[in-house]
Amino acid sequence: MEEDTGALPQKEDFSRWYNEILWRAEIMDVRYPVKGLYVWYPHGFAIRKRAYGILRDLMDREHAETIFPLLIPKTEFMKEATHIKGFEDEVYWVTHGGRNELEVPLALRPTSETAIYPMYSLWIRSHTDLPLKLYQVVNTFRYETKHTRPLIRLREITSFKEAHTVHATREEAAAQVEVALELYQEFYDNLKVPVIVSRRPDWDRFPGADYTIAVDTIMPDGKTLQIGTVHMLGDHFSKTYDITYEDANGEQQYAYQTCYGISERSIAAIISVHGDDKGLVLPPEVAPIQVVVVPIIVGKRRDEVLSAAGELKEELSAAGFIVKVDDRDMRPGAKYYHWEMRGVPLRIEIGPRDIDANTVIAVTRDGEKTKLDRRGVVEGISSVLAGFRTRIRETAKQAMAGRITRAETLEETALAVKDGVAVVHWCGSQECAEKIETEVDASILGTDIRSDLVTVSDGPCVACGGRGTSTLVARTY
RNA sequence: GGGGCAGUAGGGUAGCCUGGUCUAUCCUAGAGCGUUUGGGACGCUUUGACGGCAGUUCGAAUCUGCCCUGCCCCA
Repeated sequence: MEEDTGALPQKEDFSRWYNEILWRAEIMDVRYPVKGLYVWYPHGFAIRKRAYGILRDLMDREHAETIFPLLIPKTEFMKEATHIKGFEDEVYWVTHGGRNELEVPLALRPTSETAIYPMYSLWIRSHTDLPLKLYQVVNTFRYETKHTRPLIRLREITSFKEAHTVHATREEAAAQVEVALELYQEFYDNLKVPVIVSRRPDWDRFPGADYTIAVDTIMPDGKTLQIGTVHMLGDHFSKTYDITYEDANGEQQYAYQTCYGISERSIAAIISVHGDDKGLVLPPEVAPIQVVVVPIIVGKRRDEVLSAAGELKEELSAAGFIVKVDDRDMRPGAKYYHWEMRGVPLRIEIGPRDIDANTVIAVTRDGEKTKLDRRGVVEGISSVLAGFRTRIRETAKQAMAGRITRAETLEETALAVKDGVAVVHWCGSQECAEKIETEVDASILGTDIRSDLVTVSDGPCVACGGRGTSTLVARTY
């Protein structure tokens, strides 16, 4: 009777599942009439708001938040040659103001280095101005020519959190890269999204960076999703934009920089990693509603049940939970399905039988049902939610572990990347990389792998047999 | 970048080839009223669409062209 119950496509059919859950769970409306631009439904936006609240709190520990302009003059944009090469094919240009053609065309930022660094050049004069660590959460535009996908490949990224730091020395900048990676891992730990960190191969660096270290997760179809990047910029940009400072000896020195970003792909990861056949599964940390109270209304005792639900809500709200009483005129079952689709971590049922027994029924989104004593509800719910948190983290981690496979040969690699990530030995040469990529129909993700699910080692390169080190190979989004 | 398929009410479809009674249909769509409520209630009433622009024609959801949007496959 599935067709009559409004079920989602099975999650195994990931592409269909993903497209459908976006509107069924009210995350995004994809019907906006411009390719690659989508509209956040309030529920999706509320999840985003909570997730970015966590991210902001992390960043605020040692960064200051700011906002730079959306438009970048072509004259600034074109200064850094490598950077331009990386982006020139996907920049939107504003060429007119009203009916007049602009003397200097303006780029819609695809990322903000070229907007921020000319200002950094003005702001930084002395070593006492350093380190400088700023971030902003903004929209950015990229004229994507490949297949666009909501939250994953967008022409307008609406939630780009980008940080830009400036340091006196290369060592300090390199240390900042590590700090950023730790912040990002902490962020994803809060979301209960397991990640693998690795260093991108040279040809996959951020345009203008010395090196790029990326954070990836593995989607249910086995493809990886890059959900965070950290770039060591060295002194490339400081030389281009003349970001110099006077050191303690009175000498002018070029500064060293890093930048790092996270986008709404983080939301795609939450949805995809935790969701199931019934809909979203949200960690309490990001759930816009953490507890939904469903009053079981039976004719005569209607008012009694409703007021008991109201009192429960008051008590839980006072304890810090985000609670909603669903008193709509619907069957309880319909409400259960409704909130399950939207990912609410915990449902409380309260009806006449519970009132008489002085209990409530608590059901977590992953299906654990507990009868709680009405008197210690706050403690009861806290512990039920703690269990839920641990389980979804562990479930997600196990799922990821199951999709990482060691491979010794190209054949094994080709097989492994069909439903996950292969860990192979690779010698580091571009020639072998191309061979691997074409033969297994996947990409080299990176080396210097950091993950407690992967043991790094040396061994013969899968392509040439030469000396190689552990490398991730996967199909990617 | 190349190829294919598609777009009809909030969602899902039929109709299109063969232009005309087409007022199409279904729903976990909306509105209203009533009875209901411990896993997707029921009855009655009702609302609502042919992706856009141009063309062919007496007449276009249907034919032609271009565009937009979406999905799938290949590089």
